[in-house]
Amino acid sequence: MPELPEVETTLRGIEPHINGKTITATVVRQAKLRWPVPPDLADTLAGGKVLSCQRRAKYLLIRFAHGLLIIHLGMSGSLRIFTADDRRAALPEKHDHLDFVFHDGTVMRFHDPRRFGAVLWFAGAAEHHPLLARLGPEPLEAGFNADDLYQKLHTQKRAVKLALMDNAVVVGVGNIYANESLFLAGISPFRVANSLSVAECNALVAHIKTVLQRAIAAGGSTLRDFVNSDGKSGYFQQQYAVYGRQGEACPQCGGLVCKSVIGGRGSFYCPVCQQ
DNA sequence: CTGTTCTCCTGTGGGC
DNA sequence: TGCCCACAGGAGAACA
Repeated sequence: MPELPEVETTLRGIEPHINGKTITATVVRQAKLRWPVPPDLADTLAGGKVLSCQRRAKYLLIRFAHGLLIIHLGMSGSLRIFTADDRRAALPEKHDHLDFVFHDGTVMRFHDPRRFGAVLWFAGAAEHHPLLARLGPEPLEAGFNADDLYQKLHTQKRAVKLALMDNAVVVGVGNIYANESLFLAGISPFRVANSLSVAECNALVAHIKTVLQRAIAAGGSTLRDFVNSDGKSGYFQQQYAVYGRQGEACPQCGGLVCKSVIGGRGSFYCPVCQQ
């Protein structure tokens, strides 16, 4: 499932192929996504030139002079690029819900089997969009630090894992990286958020940053897969310490990795190493 | 305001 | 080998 590193890799994969180009057609085969694709999206985008491509949380933001194209990959979404000379550009397959066609024949294709993703248009500044307005700091930027995290957590009674997955606390930390960073920091996912010390927040912040950065670096090797590829673009195999490894040996102490459910989500941890 | 539950959807995997 | 069904999961919405 696309976590923040996959979204960042997707951004880097598509940006060089669409930036500065003009959209000549938008084909919507399936408008029923997380929210309906705007019925007039094709008209809205026609003739529009891509001014920039950015990422905010797990949202991809493609800026035009007259508004913003917002793309979310949900949990099974992906984007791929086809060059004009690739005949597959004209041969969409199952779950290929949208095509963005550019003046040079480049096609950016949105594929999403589970349709938890979204493609939206907003004629305004990103910071005013309801989905983007209340997002917390980016995990890889300086605004996300031990003091910031401690300030937010020390008033909260919920489990620290739930707090980490809350976009108001920090964006882009999904179930996988919440589990992994808590393991690396030696903190139990059950700990009440307000029980964390500044030092523990510091460790947690550091591990969140390094684990995300490492995954983004791993994604860099898959960038070529965005163009004319057969496989799923932007997805890459990651080695996880505890995620999905219940019953296996803890990489630190050799004990058994446990699984519980917190807030309805699978939580993986080592009961010895994480206190 | 806080905490919990529901919802969208389909591929996957376990059980038999 | 095939069938059936529970399950996973991001994150907003609805509800208590």
